[in-house]
Parts: sequence; C-alpha cells; structure tokens
Amino acid sequence: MQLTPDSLFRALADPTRLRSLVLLQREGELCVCELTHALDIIQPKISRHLAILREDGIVSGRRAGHWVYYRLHPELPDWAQTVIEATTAGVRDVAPYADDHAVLADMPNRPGTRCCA
Amino acid sequence: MQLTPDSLFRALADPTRLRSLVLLQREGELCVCELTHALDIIQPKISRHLAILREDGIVSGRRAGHWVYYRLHPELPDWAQTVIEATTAGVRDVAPYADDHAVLADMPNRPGTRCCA
DNA sequence: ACCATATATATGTTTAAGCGTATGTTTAAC
DNA sequence: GTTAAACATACGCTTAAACATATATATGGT
Repeated sequence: MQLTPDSLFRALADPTRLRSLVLLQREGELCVCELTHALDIIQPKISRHLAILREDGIVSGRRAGHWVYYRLHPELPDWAQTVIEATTAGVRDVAPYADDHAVLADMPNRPGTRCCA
Repeated sequence: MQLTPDSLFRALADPTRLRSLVLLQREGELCVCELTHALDIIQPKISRHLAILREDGIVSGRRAGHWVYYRLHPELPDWAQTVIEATTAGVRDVAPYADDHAVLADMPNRPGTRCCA
C-alpha cells in the first residue's frame, strides 16, 4: 500500500500526531509511555493516534517486552521524509515542540536507559 | 500573523486545497477560472477553499480586471516552502495532480494568453 | 444606466473526526 | 495461575468542516 499525499497531510493535520512525529523524527524511536509523558496526553489518546499513523504506513512499531517502540516508517517515500524533516527543522525551537523535547529529556525512569551512567 | 505548522497541515489536508497548491507551485500564478477548469470543481467551492488559504496566509490574490490571480504567498516561511516543493516534486506524475496539469494546459481561452502566437 | 462575466459569501444540512471513559489484551514477575 | 504494568481497542457523544444551492459583489463593455 502506497502513502498518498492526502493521507499524509490528513495525518499531520492533528496536533497530537504532528507533535508525535516531530518528536520521533528528532529521537528516532520512542515507546508509548515516553510520548505520553512528553506530550502530557493520556495513554489511550496517544495509542489511538499512533494506530492511525500505523495504518497509514507513516510509523512502524515493534514490541520489546512491556514496551512498544515506534519510529517513522523506514520505507517512507522521499518526498514524505523531506516534508517531515523540513517541518521538524522549522519548529524545533517553537512551542509546543521545543517543550515536548525538553520534557522528554527530563523524564525519570525512561525505559531503555541505564539507571547509572 | 505567523503561519503555524498546524494551520498549514490542516490546509493541506483537504484534497481541493492540496491540488490547488500543487498547481500553483507548478504554474506560479492562476486565476480562479483556471483552477475551476483544471480541477473540474464548481466555482463557489474553489473560491471558498482559496479564501481559507488566503486567511491562513498561504496564498495571496490580486485582482486584474475581471480576474483574480492567486499565487503561493511570497512570504511563506522556508520550511513551508520546502514542504510544498517536496510534495509537488513527489506527486508530479501521479493522479490527480498530473491530470490537473494536463487539463489546464488544454484549457481554451485562458485569460492572459494571446489568442495568436 | 444596464447587462454579462468573474469571483465571493451566506445558509442550512450532512459527514467525519476527535474526545473521554471504560474495558480488553499482552507481557513478565512472582 | 494470579497480579500488575504497558499498550490497544470499543462506545457514545460532541464538534467542526465540507458540501450544494442560492445570492451578493465587483468590473468592464455597450
């Protein structure tokens, strides 16, 4: 199934999905609980939006123990990658995207991080 | 007033607006009747969508006699220009964007064109 | 002044999309 | 096999956005 411009832009049109994608572009891979924390949005809402992005082929998820990690879909068409990159570059320093990144960096007990350096 | 990612992507999420913007990116400037013809969409619908794009600062219009010509807004932020350029490049050859372009090229009596070479 | 053409807006209706809450599923620890 | 944590889905509701049709506002020609 091919990603159409229509479905990509409909996906990007929702603030929760856009913030998630910008964060994924910056971080590479994040689990649901990290997104939930960073965006301060309740878990079912994050999950539902990730499901939409997954169905459109915009992100892919992998399970690892308790956690499910999401990333931008590795086979995104070039133009779509460019769109997401350009947007991320353009909004790095503005609200709420900058704050999402900062809040994530301060998150305690992130899975996958060693507890002691 | 600044263009936010939210408003740009909400704008791009509608097929009529996306097709119009792709065509404007390719052609530079078009009047309402050219868009109406190229997309085969009734005039009030085109006008309403152009009004939305205008209010968001995504396009600008100028009147010239009977006609109103629209173009991408000259002061679009870089990231937004990149988004529109990348999308246009990615969809040039796929439906319905390629057809829109072809239909426009075949349009008889386009305003602004000389009737004889 | 009147008419035709091009474009804009207004109105009422329909459709879709997001939301919160509640519940289901998967995994690992014990 | 029971429990708890992480994640996913289902349901009913509400809101917003697109639509078609009708009408209003330029503008230029006569």
